[in-house]
Amino acid sequence: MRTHTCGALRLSDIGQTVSLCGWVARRREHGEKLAFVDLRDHTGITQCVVDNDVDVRSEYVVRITGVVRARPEGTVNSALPTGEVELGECVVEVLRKADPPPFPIDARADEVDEGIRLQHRYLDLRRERMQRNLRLRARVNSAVRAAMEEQGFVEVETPMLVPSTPEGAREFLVPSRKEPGAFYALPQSPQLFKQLLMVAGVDRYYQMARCLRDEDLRADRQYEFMQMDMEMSFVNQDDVLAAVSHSVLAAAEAATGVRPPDIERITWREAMERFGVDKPDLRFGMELVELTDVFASTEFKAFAGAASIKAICVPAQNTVVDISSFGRNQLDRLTDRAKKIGAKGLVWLKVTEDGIESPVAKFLSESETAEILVRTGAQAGDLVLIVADSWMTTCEVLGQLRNDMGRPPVHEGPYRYVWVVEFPLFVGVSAETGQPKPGHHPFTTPHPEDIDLMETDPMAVRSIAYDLVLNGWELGSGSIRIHEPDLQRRVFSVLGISDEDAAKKFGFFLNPFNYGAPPHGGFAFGLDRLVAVLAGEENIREVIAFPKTQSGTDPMTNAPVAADPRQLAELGLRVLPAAT
RNA sequence: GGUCCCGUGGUGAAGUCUGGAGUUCACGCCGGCCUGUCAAGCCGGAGGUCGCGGGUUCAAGUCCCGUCGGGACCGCCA
Repeated sequence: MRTHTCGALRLSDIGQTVSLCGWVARRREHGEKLAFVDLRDHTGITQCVVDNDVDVRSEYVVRITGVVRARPEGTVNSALPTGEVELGECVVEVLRKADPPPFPIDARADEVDEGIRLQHRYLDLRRERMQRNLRLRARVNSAVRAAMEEQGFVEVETPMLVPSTPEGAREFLVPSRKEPGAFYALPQSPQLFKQLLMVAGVDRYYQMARCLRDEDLRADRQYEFMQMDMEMSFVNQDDVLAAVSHSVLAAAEAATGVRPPDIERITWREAMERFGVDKPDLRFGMELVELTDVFASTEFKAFAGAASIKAICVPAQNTVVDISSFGRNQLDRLTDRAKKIGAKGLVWLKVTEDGIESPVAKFLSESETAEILVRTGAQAGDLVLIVADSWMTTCEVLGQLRNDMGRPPVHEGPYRYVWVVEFPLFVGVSAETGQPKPGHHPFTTPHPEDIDLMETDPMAVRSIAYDLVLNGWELGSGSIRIHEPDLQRRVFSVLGISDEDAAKKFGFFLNPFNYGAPPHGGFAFGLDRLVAVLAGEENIREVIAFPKTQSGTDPMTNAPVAADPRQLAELGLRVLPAAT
């Protein structure tokens, strides 16, 4: 039907008779004998000069046949790649009339209520921004696949109907028709299957895997999302990181045209010390500054005896917040924020030309104040925020404030990838059992140097678990798995899981290991998040063709909908009346 | 489960604090004019359950309570 796309024509095509197909983006009428019709498809826009009276309106689908000609002098549109030419002597065929769209099919729809965009997603996706995102995503997918294949990974598909597993995220359940009362679960990840593929000798597995988790939605979380899931045998951590890095960097290059440098690596401990979070955004400074020793023998009661005292310096030159406008009100609000995050309080110091201004200034000795300024490097106009608490709380509170005060928008600044390694094996304590909880999952290998601490000081044990972080977004995580039963038993023991419990909960998964499990490890990263950052989008919904709203509905299809009673009967289900 | 923000012709906003006739602006839509525009221009017109329900009041878009929808976040996401 068409000889060219709407973004294709250039001066070199002048004289050709061509046919274009697309949607009417805009029509500028100058009386019956002259109208400019901007024809749009996913490649761009071409101006067509129509000199007969044809009724074409916004979003009509048309085929226009005409002759490519140079635009008259002074009428070139430098904003369009096709702006030096136009289509003349146009014959217009209306392929399909269209109602006026509920919102403009251009950049103005960025301002339209997202519910309305989702209700008419097929129109929203017609827009240049969304087409760009869809196509960027496709390039990333393709590059990731190619990079994995190139490294000898074999794509294996795993089932969507799986048994429910005891640990982890809440699952979506699917009732069994043949066995009323029994349910499948939709996979929150292919974790078990990919490890069994290692037992099966697949050696290097990958999959673009759809994962489903029935947890509350966020800007970076949907019920269903895609992971590049991989697992490999006879490897150590370096092998896994290298394989994933290769894939992620190839994806980044495909998306942006620039191959990022090798991905740097920091330990979890260092990430917490310097940035106060386990997913640090390396695009900006404001790192946490150690002050504990400065106050070793302080008179200031709030600092005396604190396990950890740290500070961040918010520079006056700061694109995110304007410190100079900070009055008492904003500073009080910062303190409230710190308390909400878990600090007992927050000490602030405004640095001025002739010293400092702070409610606690009179409690600090001259040498203490001087040392604060030296260590933080604070200059006049800067704001210093200090927290004194347990090491963890101090880091976390300042890390959050650092992000609040300094984190640039996602589309700004360079891409800063970082591997965070040596995550703690255990994190926190289970409210039910009083035992430590697994940091990653219960099959993660403890760090060899720390294995002997497992029974005596479990919370100090590091693991061979790692996260990949990009500009403060957690892209994914992985670990070297335990393949050896004695070690697995020791970890279970710390978790408070007896041999009997383990057999009951994980038997179907662990018994196969007895037939010969190779040492193995793997990783999975979220495609949606990677694509969102590469696309400069704050929200993964912008890179998903048909996403759900925060409450888990789809305004276009109205999903979820009540089930037909006959369907329920067939499944042996009855819906309880809503509790009142 | 919780905190906060938003809901006003098809779209985006102002009006809400401080109650007084559905008032205003821009885009879109319909009609007319218009031969070089390009998010064309000019003239005219249509289009509303101010999310929904209840309350206070002589009077509610505006105040109060509830509810629904959208968004950001906490919890949750091994």
